[in-house]
Amino acid sequence: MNDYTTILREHNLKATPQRLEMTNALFMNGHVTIERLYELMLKKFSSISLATIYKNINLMLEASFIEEVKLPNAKSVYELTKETHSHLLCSKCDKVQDIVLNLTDVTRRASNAANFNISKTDLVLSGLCENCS
Amino acid sequence: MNDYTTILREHNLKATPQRLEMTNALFMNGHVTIERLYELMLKKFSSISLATIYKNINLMLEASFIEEVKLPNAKSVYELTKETHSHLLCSKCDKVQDIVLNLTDVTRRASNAANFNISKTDLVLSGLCENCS
DNA sequence: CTGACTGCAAACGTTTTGCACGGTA
DNA sequence: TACCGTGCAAAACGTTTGCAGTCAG
Repeated sequence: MNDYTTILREHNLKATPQRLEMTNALFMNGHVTIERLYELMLKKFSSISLATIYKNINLMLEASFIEEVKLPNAKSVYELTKETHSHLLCSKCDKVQDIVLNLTDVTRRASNAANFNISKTDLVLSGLCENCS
Repeated sequence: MNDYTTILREHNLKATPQRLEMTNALFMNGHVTIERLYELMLKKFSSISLATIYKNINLMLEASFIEEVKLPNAKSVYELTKETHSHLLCSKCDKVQDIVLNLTDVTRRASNAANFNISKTDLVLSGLCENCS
């Protein structure tokens, strides 16, 4: 019984082999589209259904076990929930990477300017990554 | 021949009544989903087709005449292109508002930390708006 | 007058649903 | 053993396409 088994159960999700492999695929690959996740899953479960993938993605989202990242001009990717962070998207190679940025100054300014009570920030910075520029 | 007629033509788009009304609806309503835009358009063009809406949205996006805003836990909204800005999303009433924020400090930090050449930022701040909090 | 645009219907890709079977706890 | 999860097939949904008729320039 590894870590993810426990975490899944804590979210009232049974630790099936399919779910453990989904979790593993997300852990190993970082940011994946549904399509890519399906391909990865097929390597281990040759008859897994897309419906199973979708059902589990939705359950894991509800449980806040994973998160969806909406990207400009690209399909959404999914990642395991971790420390709050922003994303860098390379517009050439499409790679997504995490970056921890302190946004307190920005949110404070926004909060003051608009009288808004901010609880969450979604930031995607697009451009060219180290390899592509 | 009003402003939008000229702007549409500058983007090689004919200024049809449908397009002028779409533009007007975006101008008057700020941030609208496809669904809402269709409803708004139906008031003026009772037999307009969703296909026309989609075709024009896509052409206007290509022409950078409008922009898509991807929101967390909500459908995308569309807006007329204007000065670079961020968005505030109220998680209670779902209203979206624009806010001009200086993000040079954040992008500089990200740029340095990850060796990334940043050309575009997409920021959505979620929380409670003035009325809802 | 001509090419671009519209509206309709059909096609398409993605996501969801219902159900019978199988597996976790 | 009881219930939850899986896989399959079908349905639902949002978006795109092809086409014939119409309109803007």
